[in-house]
Amino acid sequence: MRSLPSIIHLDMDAFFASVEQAAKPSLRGKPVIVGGLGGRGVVSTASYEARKFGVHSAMPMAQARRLCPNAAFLTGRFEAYRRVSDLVMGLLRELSPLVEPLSLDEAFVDLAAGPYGPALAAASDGAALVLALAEDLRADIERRTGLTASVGAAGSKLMAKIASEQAKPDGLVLVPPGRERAVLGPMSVRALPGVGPATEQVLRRAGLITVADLAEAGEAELVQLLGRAHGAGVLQMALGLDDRPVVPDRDAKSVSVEDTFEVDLADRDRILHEVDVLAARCVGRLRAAGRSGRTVVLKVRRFDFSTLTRSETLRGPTDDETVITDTARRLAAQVDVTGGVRLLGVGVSQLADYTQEDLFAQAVREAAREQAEQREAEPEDGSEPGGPSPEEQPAEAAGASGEPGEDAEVPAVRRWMPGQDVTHTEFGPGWVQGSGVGRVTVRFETPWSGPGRVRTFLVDDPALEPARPLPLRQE
DNA sequence: TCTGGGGTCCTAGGACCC
DNA sequence: TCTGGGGTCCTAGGACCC
Repeated sequence: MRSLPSIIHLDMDAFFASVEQAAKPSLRGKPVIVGGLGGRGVVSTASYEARKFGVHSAMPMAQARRLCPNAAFLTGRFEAYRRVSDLVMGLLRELSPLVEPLSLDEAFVDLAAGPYGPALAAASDGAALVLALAEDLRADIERRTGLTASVGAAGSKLMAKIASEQAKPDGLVLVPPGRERAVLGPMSVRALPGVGPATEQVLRRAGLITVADLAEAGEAELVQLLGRAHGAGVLQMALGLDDRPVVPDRDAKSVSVEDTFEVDLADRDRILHEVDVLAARCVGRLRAAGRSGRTVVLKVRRFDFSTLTRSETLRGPTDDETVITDTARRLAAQVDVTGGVRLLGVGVSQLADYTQEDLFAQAVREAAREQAEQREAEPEDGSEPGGPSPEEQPAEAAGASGEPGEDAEVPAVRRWMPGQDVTHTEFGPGWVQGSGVGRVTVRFETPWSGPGRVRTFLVDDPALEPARPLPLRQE
């Protein structure tokens, strides 16, 4: 906690939906819902126009369609969101090297550590300077992206985050240091980060409804109700106490991929095949990040939504596809899948920092070489061979077995997803509005055009191609 | 046509070790 | 021949966040 409100929390308003409205002029001012479009999809982000109908994040898409049938339902375009995010994070880094992103659309910034730090320390009215910087930032973001952001400023991360929530949408709220408990007191316990539905219920049963109730409860009571770490943490927050620093560049601790299937999987071979596919994707992401991992985790969600995980820790970290795939398959073989599986996931944790050379595979080779040397050089006694013994290894780590026979080249029917970027040789850039019965409907417009016209094509029209997202502002 | 995907942190029990 | 104690690692599950 500090005496100056020099920590800010920035949160883009309805981020994914707002990017879509900025990119697609015909959707501005209209309800837009971004998320999974399949039968089992959920809402990722709803525009404020859609929220008026009761649509919100994490709601099943089917329910959103019932509540707001006239909305535009779009698949996520993460490349576009990442671009905008990079631009916004770049603006934040002009204010301080201490920028801690929490997601594509959220970050903390420690202004005291940046170029305005000295002016802030010297100012007679520091809060006024923070407000001015934050308003400039919001204006910059709007000018460069066309999107609005909300900002909270305070003397701690906790209060900055709570302030930005209060500022939404398109606002700025500053909590003066010293006012923390007064601001928090009347709020629901749910306002505190880390207090979700389960914790709220536990607290409610104990008669604790507001943050002020928590502040008056003893640490003993909260620890009793919530456990050591959580109980103590919740009390500190309720008292407005928080001195966590803003930490940039946090390394990921795990990498995982998962898929929910349109129809539950019942066939063992099919399940193992999907595990292979997921493991390959997981390894791809692991390698792209220049990491390797030691613990392989398989996740299974069954037909009844019960979820279980099985994990195995290897003797050393690896990024070898064969090792990770075989481990995931072994784990999959242990789980009961009668009744069907709706989701499978493969993840890797206990990450290490190397990339090209697989130290694990290397260790296997070294152990083999040492043993060979020992056999040659008449050993004095039969003790410790230094490295892990080969028969203990989960799999042959070195040498790719080479994927045999990928599916033959069947000219697949192209899948056009609503929201997807496309370009047409004659009509130029546009986006897929919908498709069905062999046709695809495209609206031809760009972020800097007016609302565009709609045209319909055959799904396999060679003049139509998928495209990269366009920037929101013309260079 | 209920309930995504990618993460983080915490807890608790058993194994193992000194 | 009543069952120690503490630390660390592994595994599984759960709450929570965006």
